[in-house]
Amino acid sequence: MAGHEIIKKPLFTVDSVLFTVHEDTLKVLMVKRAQQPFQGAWGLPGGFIDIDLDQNTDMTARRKLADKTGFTPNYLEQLQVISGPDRDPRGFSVTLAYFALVAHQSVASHIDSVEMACWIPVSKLKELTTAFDHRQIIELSRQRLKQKTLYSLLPVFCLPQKFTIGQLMAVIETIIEKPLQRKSLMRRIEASEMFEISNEKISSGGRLAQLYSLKLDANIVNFERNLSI
Amino acid sequence: MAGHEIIKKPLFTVDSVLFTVHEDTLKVLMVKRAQQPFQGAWGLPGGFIDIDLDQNTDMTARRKLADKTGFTPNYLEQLQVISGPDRDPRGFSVTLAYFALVAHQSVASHIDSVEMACWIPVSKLKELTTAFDHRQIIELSRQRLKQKTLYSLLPVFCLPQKFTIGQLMAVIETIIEKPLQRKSLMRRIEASEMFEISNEKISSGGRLAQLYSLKLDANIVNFERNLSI
DNA sequence: TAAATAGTGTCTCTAAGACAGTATGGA
DNA sequence: TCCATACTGTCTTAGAGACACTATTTA
Repeated sequence: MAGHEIIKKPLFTVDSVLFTVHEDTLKVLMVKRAQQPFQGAWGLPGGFIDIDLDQNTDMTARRKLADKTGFTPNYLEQLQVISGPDRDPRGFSVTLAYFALVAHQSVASHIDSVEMACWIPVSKLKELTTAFDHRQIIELSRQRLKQKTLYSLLPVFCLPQKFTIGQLMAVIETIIEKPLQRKSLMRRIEASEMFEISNEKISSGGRLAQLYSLKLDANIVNFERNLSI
Repeated sequence: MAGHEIIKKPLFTVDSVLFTVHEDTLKVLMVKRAQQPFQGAWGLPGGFIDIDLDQNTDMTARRKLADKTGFTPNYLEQLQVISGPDRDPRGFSVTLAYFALVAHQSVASHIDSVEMACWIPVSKLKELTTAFDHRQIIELSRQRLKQKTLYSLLPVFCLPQKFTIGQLMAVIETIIEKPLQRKSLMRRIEASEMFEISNEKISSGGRLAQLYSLKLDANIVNFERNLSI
């Protein structure tokens, strides 16, 4: 109020929780920390905003993810800001966490060559040494992904450009940890008008499966009802 | 990556969009700016985090709101971070916007004595000179409030501790800009188990109306379906 | 007793769940 | 021909919308 006090500035970082689903397992991209603090522990990919390179924080998140994976995610949204005096030993810190999705195959090849970035199954996280409060941030993010999956088709962003209903169903079931009626999914796909029926079908052990793809101009649709818990 | 470059830090602020409903109108708390930039324009209450006073950004939002209104809001949640090089003439800035609700009567008396804080009807905003991108932030916030009102009973936080179904119905109708069936609201109130039936009733021009209040331990319930748009 | 607001009973409507039945590929 | 997976038809179910009906207060 009084005008020109000096106010100490907190550290501000941008971190991303990048999910994918592979082999019926929800995985998150983690990076082995090369520096202090938490050197050697696993942490979320992220870093400081660079006001010469980034037009906004979304760009920071994308840039840092591209550094680690060579790709930009299929989907990116803000999760939330976490802040406090004790979460970073260097002092009061403010982290903007993002939540992102990508198809496993998009980054798999590139990632294997980068020793320090790794897909970790979410269920294995508790066995690892993780940096800061990143485990809680991932848990928050997982809840958000689950919730959104109940009223949208967000999990398509974990699949390649062309995909089958069966693949989408499997990814959704992995995320919500419940079985899903194929019929319910097909009704939503039709009602959303977000997808195109490709002229190809692929083999999958039985009758050929229709391939679908996101329309170019598609916006993600939110349904009026949740899938039942 | 390389280690110790000097990175210019962006300005980081916390602003709040505090809503209330009064006389069937959605209003937002605005403050006349005493200093540059945008001196004399209307802006959102907010300011810099003070790491000696605030345990986290929620506290910053509450503290700044208390400065203006003398009260802490009934409900507060993060909206989102907005950032960019051009939104503040002083340079690259990052703002964490909060979204908050309060009963009009809680702050009305105090506010009238503070010349510089004022409830502005959301519909009148375009006639005012507003600071930064605060008009867009308010619009975003309004959309979030509307959306949440479709699947929760959040608008109770715009009412006094004891309230009637009719009052809640009126507030909801103001927010969603649609009529609502009293029956639908009563079903939700019952199903949520969030409320207690008071032993008082109040007069309202006809039959006495039952007073309800939030249970002490009540968590806000999210319903499986939206009210219909 | 009329007007006004509170509250109930009950039918319709919509979209999800369940599940049996059909279709079509590969071994 | 059998099995596996893809897809469809259709009944059930849960909860919102509509709206007429009853209840209780003040003027």
